[in-house]
This record gives sequence, C-alpha cells and structure tokens, in this order.
Amino acid sequence: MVGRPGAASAPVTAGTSGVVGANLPALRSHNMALVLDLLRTAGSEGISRLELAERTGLTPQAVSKITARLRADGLAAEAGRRASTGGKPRTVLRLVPEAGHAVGLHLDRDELRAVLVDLTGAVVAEERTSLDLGAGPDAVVAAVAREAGALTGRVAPHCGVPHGWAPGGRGTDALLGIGVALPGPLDHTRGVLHRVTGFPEWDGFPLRDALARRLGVPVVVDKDTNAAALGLAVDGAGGSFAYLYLGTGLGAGLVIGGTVHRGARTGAGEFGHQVVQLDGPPCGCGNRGCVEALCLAAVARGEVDEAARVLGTAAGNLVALLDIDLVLLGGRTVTAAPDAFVSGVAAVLDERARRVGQAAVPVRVASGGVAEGAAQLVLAPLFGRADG
Amino acid sequence: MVGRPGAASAPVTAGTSGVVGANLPALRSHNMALVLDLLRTAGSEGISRLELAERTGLTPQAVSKITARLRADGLAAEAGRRASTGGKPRTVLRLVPEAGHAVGLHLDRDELRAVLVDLTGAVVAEERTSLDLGAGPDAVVAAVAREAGALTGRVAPHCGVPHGWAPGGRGTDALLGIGVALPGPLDHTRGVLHRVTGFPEWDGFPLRDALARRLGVPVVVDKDTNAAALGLAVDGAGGSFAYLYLGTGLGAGLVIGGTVHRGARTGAGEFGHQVVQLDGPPCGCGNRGCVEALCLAAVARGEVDEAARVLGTAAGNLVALLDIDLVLLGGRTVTAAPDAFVSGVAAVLDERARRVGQAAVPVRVASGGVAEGAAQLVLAPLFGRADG
DNA sequence: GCACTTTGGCAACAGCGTTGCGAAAGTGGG
DNA sequence: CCCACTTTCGCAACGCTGTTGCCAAAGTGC
Repeated sequence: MVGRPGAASAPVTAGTSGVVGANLPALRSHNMALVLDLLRTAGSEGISRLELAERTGLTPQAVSKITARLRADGLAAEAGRRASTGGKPRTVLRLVPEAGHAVGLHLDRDELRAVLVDLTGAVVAEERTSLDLGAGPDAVVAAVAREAGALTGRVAPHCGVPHGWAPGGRGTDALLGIGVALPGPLDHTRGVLHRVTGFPEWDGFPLRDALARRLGVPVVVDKDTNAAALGLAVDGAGGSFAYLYLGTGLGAGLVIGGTVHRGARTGAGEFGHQVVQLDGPPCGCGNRGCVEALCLAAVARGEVDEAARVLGTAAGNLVALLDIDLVLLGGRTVTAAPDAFVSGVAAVLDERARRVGQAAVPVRVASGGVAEGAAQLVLAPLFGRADG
Repeated sequence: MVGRPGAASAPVTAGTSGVVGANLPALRSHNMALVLDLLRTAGSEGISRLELAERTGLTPQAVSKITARLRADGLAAEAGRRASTGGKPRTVLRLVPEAGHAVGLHLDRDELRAVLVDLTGAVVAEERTSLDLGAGPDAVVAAVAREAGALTGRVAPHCGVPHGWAPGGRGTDALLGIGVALPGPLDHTRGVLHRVTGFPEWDGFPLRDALARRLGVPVVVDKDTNAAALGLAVDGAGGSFAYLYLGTGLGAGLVIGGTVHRGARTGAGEFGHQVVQLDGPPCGCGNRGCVEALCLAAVARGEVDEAARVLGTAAGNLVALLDIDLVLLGGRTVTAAPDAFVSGVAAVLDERARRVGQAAVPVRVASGGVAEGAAQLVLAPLFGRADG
C-alpha cells in the first residue's frame, strides 16, 4: 500500500511560474522520496540508516524517523545486518517490492506489450498482442483496457486510497497507475495525442483521460523514447545521458540530472530530423539532410559503418551542446549490428573529445524495454523523479 | 545587508548524488528565495502579499511572516498601496535595491568591463579598461582586483557577515560577491580555467580562488555566454530559451526552466562547432562543416542572408532537440545587421515549425551586457536560481 | 452612518528535523 | 568470562516551520 500520506495538504494551486512554495508536507514528501530512491537504488543488497543519512545529508535521527514511517506503511523492511566494525552492526533496510505495483504499456505500430512491475521495477507479469492503430481510438482503448485488466486482476483494483498512518497497515498492495508509451508527437502534461502518422482520426485524442475514466486508475502518457530513457535512468545510468533509438525511425530521450527533459510541449528529443548536411538529400519531413534520412539510407545500402558515422556526428553535436555524460544506443537497427554502431559512434566522439582535450564520452548499447520504462512513469513521482 | 540568516545550519555534507535532503532552514531559505524572486520580477511596480501567496502557493499568513522577516532584514519595504476592490486595499511590497550589491566583470579578449549592480540588477557604477590576457595571470588578476576595488570602494568591503535577525538591522549594505565572465573552456564549479586560446600560461589557472583570496569576497567564475544568458533570464525571458552569440566566434547559453544549463563540466552551450555539413569545409577546431566556420565564412563574403540561414539551421536543430521557447541573438556580428539575422533565422524556424504543425518559436535580438549577467552569477543563489 | 468586503497581524497549533541522552548489541583485551 | 569501549538507533524535549482561527484595520457602497 502506498497512500502518499503526506501529500494531502500539499499546495495544489501552483503559481504561474513553475517554481512553487514548499511547506511541511512537501518537505516530508521530498525527504521520503529521497530515501525511497536510495532504497530502490540499493536493490536487494539493501542500505543502512547511517548510509542513508550520509547520502541525503539528513541527520541519522531524521532518517530513523522517516524509515520508521516507511516501515509502518509497509514500504520498507529490515533485511539482516551488516558485519560489525567494532560496535553494534548496522541494520540493513530494503524496499518491499510488493508494496505497490504499476502497469507499463508500450503501444508500438503493430504490437502492444504490457508489463506489471513491482515497486523495484521488476517485471511480475507480461502480456503481448498484436495491435492495429488504424482500428481507431475506441477499439485501441478497448484492447488496451483488456490487456491492462488482465494484468491488474492480481492486484488491488483500487488505488490512491489514503490508508493513513495506521501501523501494520501492510494490507493489500495497490495498483499505483498505468504508464503508456507510444510514438509520435503528444502532450505528456495533458496526455493528449497530436498526430499519429497515417491515422487522422487520432488527432487530438485525449488518451490519458479516456483510459483513466475507463480503468479508474491514474494514467500517464509519454513518448516511447522518453519512457525508455526513464527506464534506463532508473536502472543505474545516473547523471545525464542521451538514449538514441534507431529503429523504423530515429529518436532520442534526454535525461538531465536524473530526470527526463521533455520541454514545454513534450517536443524535446526530436533527434531524427537534426540537420547534419545543409542542402543534403530530402527527408520525408520536408527538410533536407536530416540524420534519420542519411542514417537509414546508409543502412539500406548496407553501409553500417557510414550509418554509424552519421549517427556519431549527430550524437557528437548533442554531447557537445548539452555536455552529456553518456550515450546509449537502442532500437532494432542497432541491435542488428551492435558492435558496429557502438564502435562507429564512439570513434566520432573520441576523435572530437581528443581535439578539445577532454575525456571521451562512453557509448554503450542500452538494455531495457519500453514498457518497463512506461511503468516507471507511474513510479517516478514516488521516488522524486517527476519531471525536470 | 543580506546575511542569509537561515543558511547557517543547512546541510553541507551533500550526498554523492546531486539531490540532497531538506530541513527546516532549507525550507525557509527556499521560500524566502521564491518571494525575493517575485519581488525582483515585480520591479518598481511592486507586488502585494496576496499576489505573492497566489503565485507561490503559500498561505497568505506564511507570506506575511516571510515578508515581515524580509522587511526586518531590510531586504523588502512597503511601497504604497493598490486601489481598493471593496475592502482594505492591498499593501504593495518592493525589493530594497540598496540592500545588497554585486560586482560583475567581463573579461573579453582585449577589454575589461566591470559593473556594480544593486539587488535589482540595476547598474550603479561602471568601469572600462583595456586588457591584455597575454600579460599572464598575475598581471590580469592585479588589474581585475584594481577595477573591482575601485567599484567596491563605495560599499561595505566585508560581506557574508551574518547580521542575524535584529529588527531595524538595515545598516550597511554589503557586497555579496564578484561574478567573472570570460570566454573559453573552464570549470565553473571550481572556478578553474582550462585553456585560453593562444596563452598556455593560463592552463589550469584557479582564477576564482586567486581572486577570492586577494579580494576577500566570494567569487563566481563562468563562461561569458552563460553569464549573458543568466542576465537575460533575469530580465524577464522566462521559461526556456537559447542565447546565440555571434561575434569573433559562435557560442550559446542555454536556459532551461529558468536556470542556466551548464552540464557537469561547464561544457554545455558548445554551439559553434555543431556539425551541420558532413564532410564540409574544414574548421579551425579540426572538424569539418561546423556552423561557426560556415557562418563566419558567409559573413566574410558579405552574404549575411546565407549566414543567417546557416545559423537558423543550427538553431532549428537546437530548438527541436530541446523544445526551446525562444531564441535570442546577440554579439557584434548580429548587431551589425540585426534585422537580416533575426528574419533569416526566423524564416528557417518558421518553415520547420510549419512542417510539424507547431507554433513558430520567436526570434529576437538580445539586449544586455555580459558584465551585468556576471553580476547575476552572484545574485542568482539569493533568488533561488542556482544551477539547474 | 452603517453594513459589508478585503487585508493582514496576533496567538495557538500540528508537524518537521534536531539535539540530548540512554538502551541495545556488537568487538576486543585482560 | 567479564568488563571497557565502540557503534547503532530509539525516546523525549526542543526550536522553528507553515497553518488555522480569530479579530482589528481600512477601505467601499447603499
């Protein structure tokens, strides 16, 4: 059960600017999220109270109080103890995975993948079916609701019910919500699709509200690349990184300071149509010399090395512009020839870093599904990773 | 006097991750900064307590308490009242400009400009001399100290002295610190220069500490583009924007969510060497097809429209990648033909926005000096605009 | 001139992290 | 085996935060 007990009287009337005043519940919520995030990062290994205190900058006593509340709420539990260093051994704390669940959905062009994950992000159950976006919003919403329902049948259907503070309230674990990841331009703040290529009946469809009304749980909608990047951010890739996705198209998810950067209109990460060749060959978007067009054309010609070089050039632009720490590559096309792409992109980045006398930015293949990341859209606020 | 009374017991031992736990002093500090920022934005027009409450999301009573402390500290003052709307008229509050000062320095290639600004950012005094970076660190530090000293002679030499809470403590206004802006790669967190083109004796020079030791006040060092962008962010340009500087070189300052994005190594905003023409003409950096090379070459040929088109293409990449709200242009080359650059860049952005069916991103000429922005480096933390 | 509205301060309050202190639970030397 | 020491961690009192209830102040409008 996760009732977010302290969030009750948080200021809801936000100001016109993004920054908002903080009060005691907000303070409590912030610190709780911080501790939960560290517990999550520690994983099954766990983490001691004093370590939490060091990492957060809070007093050991404050950590004791916070973890006591988390234990009373069933979110955390003691899990053995460390070896003594001459005194009382540290008690290890651990996140209770079953304390909450979330559903993540990946709506791809022809396929729907749904996962049920626990608080730690581990996949508990999984569904997979074909999907036809052309069947229109109603049919797709029905299909999505069916898959989600099949997964959520095993956890409490209701959520958001504030269980209060009662100790021992480790009753039913709740479904925190459903995260939906799909391609194409959309508005993540309102959960409204802008356009779905080839299917005008989707224009402006309020997917979030339609699903939330039908399923009775909170729904979060985001671009597939953002969801994937969020999933990678949770899986240890700290700091700032760019996730470059090369499949049928080319896109990017940007993580800056541990949170996904989406921009005001969820437009951030528009990487495929970065122009890297002035007056180059025309692209389907109407522009000329876009990375996507150049890169995919090279792949079609079988010149993977050239594709990697083009991708590396655009990645170099991104790395230089944002001072990114890490580049992660994903997508079907990359998976088909991972070594060629990694070494090809890395070669361009290394050369560029060498010229300015800086350390090269590492390039790796990303591992992690989009649906898993979509589930993290729901879990992120609980761990203080909401927006950026 | 600005003693940051609440900052005394803030957690100093930050964790390894960037996010840190919050306690009551931090809460107080945050809300105080929020109110101060709104007071600053309101300018001479002022703002009422209830308006502050609406904008911050805080209770009117909390705002009353916070503003009472600010008034006791001499940071804010009552300034008349609004027209009544049927009841007691609202009292207007205003930032007291003389409550604190900051010095901003712009070290350009051949010139040093120094300004003394008050809390609102208004320039109180100004100095200007020629500068020779080739004379070496010691000579330059001495020159900088001389100019800074000439400006700071009129305010209290000591700062950071916590005056405590004594009501009526509106004694001497203090010098909060010195902000230094200069070109070239550097580390803003440690205030160390990496390289100054053509002068190897500057390599790794700890400019911040050298100046701080000599002058006895806090010093902040940052790239000129970042300082300029910060100054523009304070001057009303809210949200997220990119400041593109085209002078002897081409650089950018990125403001995302009201704060300057610098990246982990202060490398962010490296805009001049974005590659927009694969295998294009060689650039001084060793790469090929950099915007800076293409753009400046066009300017040298007298083809301002072509230069604007090239700049617009790179700006379009940036806008798409980050979902930026606004593009501001500055620098000598732009000032020489402002209309041509603004319309040329806007044309590219408009065309690109039209294709994806979004509203075009506005393009404007930036107004504001680098030295003024450098002074804001010092003031930013007071108004909650530290880092991003 | 009185009723009403709106502003904003005083006082009591709940809740946050902090400090002081002591119990619990180990290690290690005699 | 026992005792001194170290280290962990909870209980209790505390200071300070924003919040709530209430009332004085200062206007408008009939």
